[in-house]
Amino acid sequence: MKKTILFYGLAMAALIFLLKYLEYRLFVHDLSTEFYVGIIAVMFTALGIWVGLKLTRKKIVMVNPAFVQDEQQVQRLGISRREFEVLELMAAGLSNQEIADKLFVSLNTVKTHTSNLFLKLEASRRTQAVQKAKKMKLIP
Amino acid sequence: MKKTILFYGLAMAALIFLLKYLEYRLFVHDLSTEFYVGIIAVMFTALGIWVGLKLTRKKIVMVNPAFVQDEQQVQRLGISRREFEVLELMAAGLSNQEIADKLFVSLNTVKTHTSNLFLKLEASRRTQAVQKAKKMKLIP
DNA sequence: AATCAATTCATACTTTCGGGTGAAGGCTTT
DNA sequence: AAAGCCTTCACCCGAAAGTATGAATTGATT
Repeated sequence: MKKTILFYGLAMAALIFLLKYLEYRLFVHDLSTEFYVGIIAVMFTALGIWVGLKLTRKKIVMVNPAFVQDEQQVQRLGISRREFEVLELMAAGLSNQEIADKLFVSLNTVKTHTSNLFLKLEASRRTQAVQKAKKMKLIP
Repeated sequence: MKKTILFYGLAMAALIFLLKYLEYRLFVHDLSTEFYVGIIAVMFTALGIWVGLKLTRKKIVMVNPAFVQDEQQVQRLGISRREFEVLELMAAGLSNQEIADKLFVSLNTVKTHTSNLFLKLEASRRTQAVQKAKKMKLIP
């Protein structure tokens, strides 16, 4: 930051020097006002661009890449709507009974869904199923 | 992009108009050259800054934030070295028996570790423990 | 040396999971 | 209407997971 200010100061000094020089030439050699103005405009535009870049150069923001569900994967694996709901709750750490309560279905129904999920995800444990589902971008 | 160019063009037109106006004032009211130059300099610096910002505005790079383990959390929860190993393997979807084989200890030992983990993570199931551990930045 | 935490293991018991099978009702497609 | 999928549910059984309690060993700390 200190360097930036120093550079800016030096650049300003150089510019003012240039301006004075041009001003001197203007009266001595009768350069046209348009030309003089043009030079100034170009110089200060360049200066502005430089400052603008300085201001935003290092703003590489760390952004969590938004999760995008791979819909195609879900379809490819033939995972149904209900099965997916169960998968989500499973990933949230709920037990089959809790899932059953949350979805207003019986424990047996949830078991059926989980069994089907394990087949489709080629898993044999819920932890594994969740881990695979995350790797496949099915869930965040 | 087209909009940017259009805006730039319009801004330029407005500036030239302003310049001509100022030029007119210069000769009519005898404004000092320094003042005139100053106005131009400020305007074009502003223009340059604006252009510079435009050029770099959208460089928000999507970077996967590297995982940094929250060592303090691990200590705060009083999770021991061995328990942490078990936690990692658990998160990888391994069963207690598989963890036992991998660490060359008995199944009962793994059960002890998992039980302690559940207490420390305030979980009652391995899926829940894994989910919480991830949220707490204990594991990736 | 005594203490403490960590690690290891055991036994016993309860709960949850997962696998297998079957089946009924609803909805869509052919 | 028949076939096919989804959803729902049931029952059984064995395996895995989780709970509780106790205990031996080791390494570090005091």
